[in-house]
Amino acid sequence: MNPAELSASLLAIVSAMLERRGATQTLTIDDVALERPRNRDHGDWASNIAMKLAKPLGSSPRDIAAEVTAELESVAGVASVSIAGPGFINITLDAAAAGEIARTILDQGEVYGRNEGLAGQSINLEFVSANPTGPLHIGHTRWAALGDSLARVLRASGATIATEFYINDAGNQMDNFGASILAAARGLETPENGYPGQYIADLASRVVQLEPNLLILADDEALAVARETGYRLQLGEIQASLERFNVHFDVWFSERELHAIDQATGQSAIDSAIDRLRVQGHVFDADDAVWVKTTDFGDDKDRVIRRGNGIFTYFAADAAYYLSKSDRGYTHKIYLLGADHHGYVHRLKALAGSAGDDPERDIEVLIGQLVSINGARLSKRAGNIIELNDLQAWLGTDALRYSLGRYPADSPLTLDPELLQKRTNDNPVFYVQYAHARTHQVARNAAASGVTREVFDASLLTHETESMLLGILAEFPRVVLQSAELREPHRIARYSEELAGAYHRWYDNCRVTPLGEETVTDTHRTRLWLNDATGIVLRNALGLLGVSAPERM
RNA sequence: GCGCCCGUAGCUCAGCGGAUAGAGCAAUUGACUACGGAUCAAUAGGUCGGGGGUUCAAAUCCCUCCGGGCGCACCA
Repeated sequence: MNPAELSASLLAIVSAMLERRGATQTLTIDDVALERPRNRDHGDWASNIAMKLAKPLGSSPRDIAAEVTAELESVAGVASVSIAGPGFINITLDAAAAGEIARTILDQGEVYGRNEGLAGQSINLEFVSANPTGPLHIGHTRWAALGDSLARVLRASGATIATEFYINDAGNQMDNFGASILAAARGLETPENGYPGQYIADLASRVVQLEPNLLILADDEALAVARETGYRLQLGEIQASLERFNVHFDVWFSERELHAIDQATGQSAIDSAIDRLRVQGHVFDADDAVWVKTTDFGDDKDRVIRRGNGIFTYFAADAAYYLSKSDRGYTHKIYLLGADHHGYVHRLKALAGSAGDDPERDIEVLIGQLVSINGARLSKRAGNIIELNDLQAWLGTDALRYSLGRYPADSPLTLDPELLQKRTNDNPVFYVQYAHARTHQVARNAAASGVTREVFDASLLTHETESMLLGILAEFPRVVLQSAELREPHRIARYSEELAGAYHRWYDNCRVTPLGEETVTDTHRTRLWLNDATGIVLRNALGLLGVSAPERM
């Protein structure tokens, strides 16, 4: 008996009651979703359906609850039902029914937690998308951790998903980047609007090594070589950093593709994007420029897409890029952006609308708050920019991914770099990983003591800490789906901490291996199932966060 | 000025309109000749920024004020 099955039983009972009372409304499984009561004395699962139906049915919540309770009590696996407070229906399962989840988990293994809640959706998830003109810093790192975990959670919920990194490799900043490298190679000062920093000097020497001619080429040619070679090297650095961080992108999309002229049509993707928006009736000409009427979709002013001098704005590439995603078959386009880009939300939504898509359904822009260091915002001037590579060296991938992944994106995050460098155990990731390692230690000890899994009798799992642990294990698939639906992968981290805590408390109270001369009983054997099931769920949860699950620490 | 996000324990932060608001860290006190003490048990710590409103029920939804972050380009 898992919560989904119990919900289904409850739904049938409540629906029948509605029919008896002649009510016209119908309920879905979501209306009867069960929650785990905060207080253990309230049972294993609780429903607030009686209170929700009180008004439409015109009777008191407790009366409705009583009617439902009478039938719930006869459901197989339900030990007792009680009504509490304003009308909560509290359900306690018998131990055997509750314990079945351990068998289910061992049967399903690494698949346990996956669900089909988002089946049929084809999602493009874009995140990080840093300029290839410098290393990734802590801000990018947060989106990398969250975006990658979100992708895993969406995939686990049945969605087809592609993660995508948009490379801003067109435009002025690439020339500034190239000029900075060239100046460094020539031993000159950083040019105006150039990029400062040691990494430019490092890139310059690598470029010179690869292209020894650089220093004798004419300016134009040298600039191109510095820019292109530097670009290739820097992008390689970014890709390597992300791979080390366990973050994978399915598509690396170059902005240059959008500017490239198709030989057959004589048009670029941007040209045809503007044409397509124009056909939809959202493009107009004014003051020598070409505009998109984004105010039709909630923007506070219309946006220029092509300047009077014929040069496209950045917005034009955005338009072509959005259409590219649609053309490639993605029904949902999710953008994960930093708060410093939230001004783009309206115009991105307007693009979807202008293209004939539904701005509410087809495009989602998730805005993440910026990371601050000891309360100060990050800036080059303040000298407190921290690179992904440094963070990784201090903390390691697991601790870094976990500490960035356990907070919701819209929560402002303050980090203390001194604390990060200490690598202390106050990071909850160690608590969770230790719980996982402990499940394996227990399994090793069990094997050594002759405790096997040849018997599973769930009715023996009667200790208070066992029913608590079973309840949490049973919730995992729903937590995964909820994380996917709400786009909140941090829920997986919070869940794994709760599970680890319940496991540690169980471990303290219930032995898997017998003491001394005691004989092995079915209780020991059955507990080994529970132990192993917990290990599987911890590993699956950590996997969704891109964090390893060590068997020893 | 306008817009978006945030304000919860000393600190960092959880908390899909539900029961007595939680966790970790920090503090105090206990538990190893018992599967690994990277653990567990217990104590202490709160006007959920202030004020209105909706609701059987508000930290959660609405309005307003105060505080903080970030944006308001024919830049990328």
